[in-house]
Amino acid sequence: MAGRIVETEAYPPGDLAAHHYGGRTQRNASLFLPAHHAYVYYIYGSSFCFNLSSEDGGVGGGVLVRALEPLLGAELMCARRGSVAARDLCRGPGRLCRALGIDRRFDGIALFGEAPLWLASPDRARRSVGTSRRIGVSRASTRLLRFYERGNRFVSGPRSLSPA
DNA sequence: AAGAAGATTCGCT
DNA sequence: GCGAATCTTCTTA
Repeated sequence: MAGRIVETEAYPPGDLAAHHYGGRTQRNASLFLPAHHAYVYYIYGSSFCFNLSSEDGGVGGGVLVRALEPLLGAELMCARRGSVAARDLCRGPGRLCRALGIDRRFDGIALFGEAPLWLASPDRARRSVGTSRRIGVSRASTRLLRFYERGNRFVSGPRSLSPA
């Protein structure tokens, strides 16, 4: 399976809303790995969320992947997700993990090495990227740290600038 | 050992 | 749009 990342949220060093704020614990240890390792956590008794570590080793920081545009293996994603619209397969952080079969077993793996999960070379196409507040976050809620491709139908939440 | 909060999703109105 | 479901992890006693 493959998908293009079309929506993310940043949780940089020192961010009050981040899981790494307050220091390293058993759960968030992967956020302190060097950039491009996986941090996967379970939330609300129902969903996994997939993040990339983003800083140097020992420094807490990460990026939540909130939505993918499915590129390959949509049939397998459907098999995992059940009967949902194609548009909803990977629209949302928990949904994309369900579609790809990502769970805590993936926590801590390097995303630049061999399978089972990795990042491909960057897509250098010119695209319009919008920003907004992060979704579902109560602390540091005014920071504009959500990034999404404008107009892309696979984005969860707002897909363009809100009026006023 | 117990309690509270949480980077969500789904179904119903 | 609103609220319940559901359980892991961390904090406090």
